[in-house]
Amino acid sequence: MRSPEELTVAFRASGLKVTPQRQLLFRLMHNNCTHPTADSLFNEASQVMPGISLRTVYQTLNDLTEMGELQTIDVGSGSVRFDSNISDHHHAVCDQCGAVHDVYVNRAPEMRGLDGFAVADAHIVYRGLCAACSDTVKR
Amino acid sequence: MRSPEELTVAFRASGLKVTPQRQLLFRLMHNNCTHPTADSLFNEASQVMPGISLRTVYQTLNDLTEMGELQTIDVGSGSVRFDSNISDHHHAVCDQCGAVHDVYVNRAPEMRGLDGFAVADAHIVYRGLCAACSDTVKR
DNA sequence: TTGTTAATTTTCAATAGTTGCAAATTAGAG
DNA sequence: CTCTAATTTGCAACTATTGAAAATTAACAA
Repeated sequence: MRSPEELTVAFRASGLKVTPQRQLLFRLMHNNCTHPTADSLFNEASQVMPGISLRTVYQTLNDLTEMGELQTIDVGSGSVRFDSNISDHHHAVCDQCGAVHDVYVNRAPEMRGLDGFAVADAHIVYRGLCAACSDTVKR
Repeated sequence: MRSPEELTVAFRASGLKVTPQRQLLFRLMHNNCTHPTADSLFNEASQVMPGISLRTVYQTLNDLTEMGELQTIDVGSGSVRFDSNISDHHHAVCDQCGAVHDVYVNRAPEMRGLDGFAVADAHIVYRGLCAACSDTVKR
C-alpha cells in the first residue's frame, strides 16, 4: 500500500475524509508484514487510541482493500488477514506459531485435469515450520 | 475415501457404530467431487432422511476427516468444504459459479524469500472462470 | 430374542468472525 | 463559524461451527 501521506492525499482527492482513526490505521498497516487480522489490528490501535471501535477497523480495512491498497488472504486460520504487500506473491504459514510470511515463486505451475478453465490467478499456501520454530524443535 | 462397504467394516472393526445416518453420509460423500459444505450435505441428506441433524453431519464429516478418509479445504468461501479425494492435489475455483474442481500439478514450485522454512505441504488455489461459465460469458 | 451399555444422535445454547443499521459525531468546504 | 455529508460508534443480527446434556440406539452377550 502507499504511504500514509500519499493515502491522505488520495482520500481527500476522492472526497473521503481523513480521520484520526484512518490515519492511525494507515500508519499501522504501512510496511506491516505481519498479516494482521482485523482483531489484532484493533488491539494494536486501541493501545494508541483507546475507544476506537472494531467496526471502524473493519470498515477502513475493507475500504482500503476495495481501493486496491490492501490484499486480503484467508489461510484458514478462522479470520481474514490483511496484507499491505499487493505485489504478486504467495504465503508460507507456520503450523507451530501460525506466522504468515510472504514468499515468491518464479511462476505457478500449470494445472492438469481441467479443460477450459480460464485461470486468472493462482495462490500458493505453503505449510510447515518456520525457521524460528524449527530451531525450537531441534533444541 | 473408501467405499461405504469398506467404511462399514472399518468402523465396526474400531468399535464405532454404523448408524443409518453414517451410512447415508458414506454414500453421499463416496465419489462426490462437488466439494460440498456441511450445510449443503445436510440439505441433500435431509431429502433422503428428514430429521437428520446438522450436528450429526458435522460430527460424521469431522470423524471421517480425522480418520483420513476425507480432506477439508478452505477456499475462502466462508465455510469449510469436504473432499473425498485424498490424493495430493489442488483446486480451481470458479469466480462466477463458485464451483470447486480438483486439479493436479507436476510439482509445486519452490518458494523464494524465506530461508529456513521447512515446507511440509503446498496447496495451490487457482481462480478464474470454469468452462461452463466461460461459455456463458462468450455467448 | 432380549437386555445391557457405551456410542451416537438430537437439541439447543454458546462462540467467533463479520456485517447491517441508526444515532451521534466530525472533517472539511464555503 | 456553519453546515452537511461522511464517518464513527454501539449494538443487534447473522453465519459457521462446536459444546454439553438428555434421549436414543447399535451391537454384543446371554
